[in-house]
This record gives sequence, C-alpha cells and structure tokens, in this order.
Amino acid sequence: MIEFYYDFMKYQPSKIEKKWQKYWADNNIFKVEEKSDQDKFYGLVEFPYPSGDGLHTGHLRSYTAIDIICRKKRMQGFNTLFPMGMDAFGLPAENYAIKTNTHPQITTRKNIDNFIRQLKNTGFSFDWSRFVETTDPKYYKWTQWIFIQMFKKGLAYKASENINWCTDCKIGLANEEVIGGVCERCGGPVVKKQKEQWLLKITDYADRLIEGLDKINFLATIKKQQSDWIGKSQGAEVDFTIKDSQEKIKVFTTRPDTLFGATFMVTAPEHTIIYSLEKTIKNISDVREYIKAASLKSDIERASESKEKTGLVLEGIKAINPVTGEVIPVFVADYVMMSYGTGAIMAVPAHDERDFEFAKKYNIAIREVIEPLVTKEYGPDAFRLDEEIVERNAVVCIIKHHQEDKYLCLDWKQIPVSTFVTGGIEDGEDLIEAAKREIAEETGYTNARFIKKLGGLVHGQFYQAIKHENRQAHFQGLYFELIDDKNIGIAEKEQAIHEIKWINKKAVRQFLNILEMQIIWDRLNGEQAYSGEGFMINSGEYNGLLSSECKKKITRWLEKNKLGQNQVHYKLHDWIFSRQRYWGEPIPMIHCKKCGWQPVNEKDLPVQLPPIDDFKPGDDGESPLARVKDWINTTCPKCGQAAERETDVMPNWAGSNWYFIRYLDPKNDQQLVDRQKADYWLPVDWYNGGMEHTTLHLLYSRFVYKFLADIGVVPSHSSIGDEPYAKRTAQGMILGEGGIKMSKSKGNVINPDNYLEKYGADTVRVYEMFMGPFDQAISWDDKGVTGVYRFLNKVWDLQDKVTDTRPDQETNSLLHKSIKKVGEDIDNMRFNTAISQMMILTNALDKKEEIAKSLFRDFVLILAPFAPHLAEEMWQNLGHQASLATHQWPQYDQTLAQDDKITIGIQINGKIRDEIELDFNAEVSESLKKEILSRDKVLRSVGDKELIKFIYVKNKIISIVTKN
RNA sequence: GCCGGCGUGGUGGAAUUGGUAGACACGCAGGACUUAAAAUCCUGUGGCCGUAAGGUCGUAUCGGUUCAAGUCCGAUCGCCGGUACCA
Repeated sequence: MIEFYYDFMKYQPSKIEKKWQKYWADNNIFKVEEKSDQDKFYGLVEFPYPSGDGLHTGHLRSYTAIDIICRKKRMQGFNTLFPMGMDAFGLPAENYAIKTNTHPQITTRKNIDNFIRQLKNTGFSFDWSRFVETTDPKYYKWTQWIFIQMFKKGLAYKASENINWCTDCKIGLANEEVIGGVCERCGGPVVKKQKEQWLLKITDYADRLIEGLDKINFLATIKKQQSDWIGKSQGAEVDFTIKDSQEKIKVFTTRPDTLFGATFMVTAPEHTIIYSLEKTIKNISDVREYIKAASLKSDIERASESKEKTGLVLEGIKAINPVTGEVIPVFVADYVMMSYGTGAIMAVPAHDERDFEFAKKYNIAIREVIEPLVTKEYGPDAFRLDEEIVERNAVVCIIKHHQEDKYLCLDWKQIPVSTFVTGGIEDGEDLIEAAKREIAEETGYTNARFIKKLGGLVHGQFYQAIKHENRQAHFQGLYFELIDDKNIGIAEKEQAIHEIKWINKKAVRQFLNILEMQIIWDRLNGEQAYSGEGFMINSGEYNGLLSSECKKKITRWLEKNKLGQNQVHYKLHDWIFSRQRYWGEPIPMIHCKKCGWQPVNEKDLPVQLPPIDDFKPGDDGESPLARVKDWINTTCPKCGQAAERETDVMPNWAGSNWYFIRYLDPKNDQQLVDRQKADYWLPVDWYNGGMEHTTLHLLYSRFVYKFLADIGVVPSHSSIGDEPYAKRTAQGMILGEGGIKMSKSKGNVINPDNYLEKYGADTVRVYEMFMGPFDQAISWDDKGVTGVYRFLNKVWDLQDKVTDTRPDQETNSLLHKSIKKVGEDIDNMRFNTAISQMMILTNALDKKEEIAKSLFRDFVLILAPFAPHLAEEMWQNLGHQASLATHQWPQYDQTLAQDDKITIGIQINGKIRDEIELDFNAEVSESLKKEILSRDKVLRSVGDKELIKFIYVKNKIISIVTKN
C-alpha cells in the first residue's frame, strides 16, 4: 500500500504528457484567429521534408526553440501564431518509388503521419488547424498560380540554357544546388548540358534583395552570405576593336581606371569571337584542340587541378586598347569564364593577380599604372584613431597626403572600405565644405556632421595613438559623422547600436589591413600585382589623379566616345525552375504550335499530377510525364487547337517559397490568401531554421514574397518593406557522439523516439536547449540527458514541500533574479543559461524545509515554456483549473532581483587578496577606505609600501596600487 | 587562396561585454542507505607546493596597453564554416 502511494507520487512523464497533449488538442488551446485589438506574434520554423527516417534531433532543436519563444509570447499577451506543415514533394520519395514500385503518394502519406505523431508527442504548441501539405492539389494550385502570375509579368521564361546536369538524379539543377561541383542532394557529379528550361528572373530583383537586407534582423553571417551570393559588382563595359576587322570584343571590368595598363586580352574558350574570326586565326587547329580539352574538364576537375594557368595566343588577331591605341595580343584561356561578365577580359597584369601570373608565364609586358598611396614611412602610426569617434554611428575619415595637396577619404561605414575621393578642391573653398560635398557625392549622405580635425603620429603603436595627443602630425584628418535619416524602431534600437559598434570596430581593423597591404606592396615591389587604390601613373592625362577619381573620368570619356559605359554585373543567375522528374508540381503551361507557350486558364487550376506506375526518368533527360500521352494532349487555352502540356515539374523549393503565407488562410479556395488576414499576420516576426538554406530557400522565398507584394497579394510593411521575415536565426547542428556528423552510414543517428519514450518529451526538450549555445554545433551526449531528467525529477519532488507560508527574503530574491534572467535569456536564445538559472533555483529550494506556494507558482510559470507538460501538471496540482498556456508571464521586481549586499574583491597590485561585503551601490567613504586598508589580508600584502592609488568601481572591485 | 567564426578543467560549457575565471551540468573520487547492485542523498574535484592557513601558475602561443585582460591591440599556431580563377 505504501509502495503504491510512493509510485503514484513519482514523476511519470508518460502519463502526464499524454494527458496534457490531449487537453491542449481537445480545448484548442493553441488555435488562433485574427484579433484586431491584440498584438500578434508570428513564430515560424522550417516545415520538414517528411523522410522515411522520421523526425531527427535537429528538427527538435529548432522547433523547441521557437516553441519556447511562442509559449512565452502567448503568456505575455500576444496573439501568437505557430503553424506547421509538410514540404512533401521531392526526390527521396520518388527514388524510393523507383526502387520499390510504390507510389510516392503512399510513402509520403505514411511518412507525414509518422511525423505528425512525433511532433505531437513532443508537445509543440502548433495550431494544427492550419496544417498544410505542399503535395495537396488544393495547396499546389496556388504554387502553380504564382508561376502563371510570374509568366504574365515576364518573369518566367523558357530558354535553352547551358545548365548544371546531375548525372545521378538526371535533373537540371539551379546554381545554388551545386556545391563544389557536385549535386547538393545526392553528391553525384554535375556536368554542363544544353537544355530547354523554364527560368525565373530572380536577377530582376537582385538589387532589391540586397537592399532589403538592411531593414531586417537576420544573423550577420546570413546577410553576408546572401549578398556575397548575389555578388553585385559595379564597373564598366569596354569595347576593344579587333585590328583590320569589324569585330569587337566587349569586356567587363571593375577597374576601368587601370585601362592604360591593359597589355593583352583573354577570352573564355566558349567565346563566340573565336568562331566568327576562325578564318583569320592562323593557329585555329591548335585553338580548337585547346577549346575541346577545356570543355572536357568538369567543374570538379577544374577545382581540384593545379591552379596553373594555361592559355593559347590567337595568332593573326590583335586588339586595340581604346585609350592608348596600342595593338595588344588576344589569348584564349580557361581561367576566364563564359558565365560571368562578358566572357572576355582586358588583362592588367600589374594590378590583377591572375593576369600577373599569366603574363609572367607567357612573357607579356607588365605596366604599372597605379602607385600605392601610403608608404612604409607613413604607415599605420601616421593615423590617429579616436576611440570616442570609433564608437559613433559612422565615421568618414579624410586624410591629407603628406606632401601633395591631395585627399584620401576612407569610408568606414561601407564594408569594402577604401573609397578615394576629392582631388579638385575649388579655390577658396573651405576644406570641410569640400569634404562634405565629396561625402554627399560618394555616399549619398547629405548631412554629414563634422566632428573634429585630427593630427597623426609618428611612432608608437595603434593603441598609443588612441591614448595620447600632442604628437607631430604627418597627416591630418577630418572626421565626420554620417547622420542617418532612417527612423530606427525603438525595439530595434538596442540591437542596432550593438551592430553599429561592431561594424566600426571591424572597420578599424580593415582600415589597418589596407595599410598593411600597402606596406607589403612596398616590400615586394614588382614581385606581385597590386590591386589596391592609389595615384595614377603612366596614364597620360590621368596621371596624378586618385584611382577612384580616374575611374569616373575614364568611364565618362569612354561613354563620350561610345567605347563603353557604366555597368553592373551580378554573380546571381536566373533561377532554373524545371526538373525532369515526376514527384513535383506540374508546370501549368501549354505549348501550342500556333500561339507558343500559353499558361493554363486559372479556372482550370490545379493541373493535377497524373497517377503513373513508371517513375523512372527518361535517359533522354525527359520527365516521366512525357510518357503519359493522354495527359499531355490538351487544347490551347488561347485558340482551342490541339496542344501539349509542359512535362517538366517544379523544383522542391516551389512549394516552400510561400508556405508561411498559406498558413494564414489555409482553406481558401478563392485566393492564395485573404488580404486582410495577410495584413494582420505578416511579416513573420521570428523565423528559425538551418544555415544550409541561406542561399536556397531563404533567398528564393524573399524573391517570391517581393513579387507577390508587387502584384498586391501580400502587404509591403511600413518598417521592413516587402520583406517576409523580420528576424531570422539559425540553430547549430547536432552531431553524433564524438563530434561526428550523424549519418545512416556511420550508424550514429539518434532517434528521438527512443528518448521520448524513455525520459519523456520535457526531458528531450530541456536537454536539447541545455546542451550548449543554440547557434553552435554540438554533440549529443546520453549522459547529459540523464542530468536533465534528474533535474526535472527534482523539480517534481519539490511539490511535496509546497505550503501556504510566505517566502523568505533570500529565496524570493533568487526567484525574481530567475524570472528576470530566464525572460531575457529566452529573448536572446540563450536557453542554456536560462536552464542553469532554474537549476540554481531548484537546488536552493531543495534545501528548504518549506516552499511558499506563491513562489513555486511563479517558478512553474517560467519553467512552462521549456517543460510544458510537467508545468501544466504541477499547475493543476497547485489548484488551478485552466491551462497556464495563456496565464500571465510573471513580472519581476527589480529591487528584489538585485542583491542588497554584494561581495566584491579587493585587488592589490593586480592580484585579488581579499574580499569584502558591501551594500549594493555603496559609496566608499574615507573611514571605510581606512577600514579596508587596515584589514589583515590587505595589510599583509601592502605592508609598509607607499599607497599610490585606491580605485573603487561601484559594485565591481576595489583596486589598491602601491609603490614597489 | 580569399571571406567569416572560434580556441577556457577529464567533458559540454558559464563569465553582467575590461572588474574575484571555471556558474550550471556531466564524469570521477570518497562516504551514507542496501545482503548486493541500481536509484537517491552528502562531501570533494583546474595544475603544482602545503596537514592547514596560505602561496603560486593558469583561458592556444608570444608580445603589448591598463590599477585590472578570457574579454582590447599586434604577431604566430591550430580547428570549423562559407566560397572559389567573379575580371
């Protein structure tokens, strides 16, 4: 009997978790509707691909984090939406179908059901009524609809492209899906193949995709990776004419200022000029052979082969340098890519590393046209950097050349730091005014505020430059603050200030790096190419100008003489949107011999995927759908004549681009989303997912959102414009034990089901949050799970001690500290330290004989987001009827959260020798100072040495310095 | 190669952003309970010297700034991630 009673009182996760999961579902606790009188919060996680392996630990890490955030937001009174769905189109299901001859529909259904079961077992606070599946025709109707809208706006087009072809998957891949020359999915080799493909014009949105990054709160690395991927570069296109011919070779360069140094040209092997001039090229058979050899190299070979440059001169062909009139040789070489710029370059060996290497090898003239500005004599010490200024919003530094009347402007705000401006200061014009004018011209900041004029230093190190003044100046600088007109929202302000500080600290380092680079140049003069900025030499009328100035002038000259113009190039290519496979959304297009490509009538959507038995992709690179004749044959939506359907399907990204919009109105069959619902819920306030989607899903869905905003389907928000996600974070990967990536082949995959069963969902949730910093990769450790399980047991056992007493001062203070820390830590995703704080509180309560009910109640509430089942059960045991899910989040009392006594160290000559307890915020009076100095331990260390300094930093430290 | 990030006990990791390094947890050692084991509880736990009080070294390495450095600066080494002839 006693035995039984004891068992009954034990923590039994299997019982209470089932109970509360059922309670939440039965009472629609997490179901939400639009409520105009309540602030909303939209938390989002990447919906999973329902693979046969089931949910893995990484899913749980991501979902638990946002679940905790959403649960807290709900308790803080936000109308909180946290939806879930399945991204179920894709290759694994199709490959499995080929292997087992089971229809993907069947395996997908099974897998989805398994995923839902696992998700429900983990106790996430999803609004299940909004569940979507991308494979549902009611869903992909709208995926197809978006494609048609894009087609109508000219953003979807079919073209014959030299595409990336995965030889294993037998599909074309987008550039983003090729990683290091192999297929992102299967690791199979990728070759180039000419193929008719549907493409989406993401390049039209390239600038907006870069600009949008400024407005949103994404992890800095994500922003950088995205903008690197888009790869915008500003430069000029220049025409080089071929001597004794009508032909021209167009090149793209970011450095038109080095045009005088262009001593040869290089074209890509695939460049058309070779075909149009093949009669003139004397060594054409050698050239053909070179081209053939180059085309046989796959991307992997190119990457793994030695970096030595090869090439071949085109005999009988000479080009004319448009500024010097010089006759220069033309080469073909595979270090020039057809896929970037114009497929041909002007080579400036003195100022480009690759050209330099090539010129050395083939003995081509190297002509320097830029002289580095800062020399060793006037190296880093020549600049004085003021800490106060570095901390400011943004700073521009104008530096005067030590001898000549020339100015260098370093813009510390832009990441590629050095921008050289000025040159011509008008007679009588104030230097400050001139600098302001230049800043406005260069950066667009019209209201730069002058801060102060500074001198440089001769010797000493950088830090000395910060601390000391009154040294001889070799340079003088003018510092400006760039005042930004943009209104920073109050909520973002703290974050913004943090980021700005960071940028500026970084900028200082980069600033020094520039100088460093130029010192190296001095030392290695002539031994390598110099690609920095400087003054022009050997450049005719441009001599003496700063290179940045020359860039503008030379481009203007080219434009005037119709030899070239300003041009922007991107690394980003249009997005290849066709896949020659079965298990995807059919592309809703019909080809009519008379009318060409026509979109399916919108009323006929969705174009349903026909059921077939043979899923094998054709060896000819055609989709399996190409074999379904009665599905293909249809009539032209325009003229009614016989016509054929497109047989390619969409890539797996198609459905995931916009799923977060469908959650807002998942059952609407009239429109993609009701605009009022979209206006209420968007943007997504917090989106968490994997780092691996930065240049795939995350970039694509930003593009699609911008398009949908353009056609009025979704709102453009006042604070972040047409961006779908206000904030994006990413979790670190969970590795197998021993720090190795989990994989089936290594047999080290952790199946969460085993742990859910053995320890319960709350333990798994808390463990995954406690194991380490959220954004860091970390190994799974079974021992750690045990530790967390012990903790939850300990919490459960605390219930026995709960009574109606009043909390004592010390414990109450610890509680308020914990409320504060846990709350703040959740907001900053520092879940591990939030949990450790709750462990500290638990250990303290465990030592007590009695625990005040009111105190325990608040503890249960802050634990609830982490271990919701346990918390609900204890909440009920405390006598509450309703769920705590929407109960108010406890407030902390700042005075209680702060200890009134505080122990600080006493440091003597840099070493901690003693400690003392003082009142919080206490001042140190003369008498207290005397008392401190006469403490035994202090006396022992100080002895009879003379006191030099007595430093007291409030609440932090006492530091005593003596003479030796 | 270039661009990012990181380096703290036997282990995962804390450290209010310059103020008592090692919180919390794991592991380990000793003890209690038990016929025994598991579970649970208590104590200890960075190295070295010391019975102790205490001393001394210590945040990858070397150097610097500071009353004070894991934190800031410079150089070096190592690991991880991204990217790759991008003109």
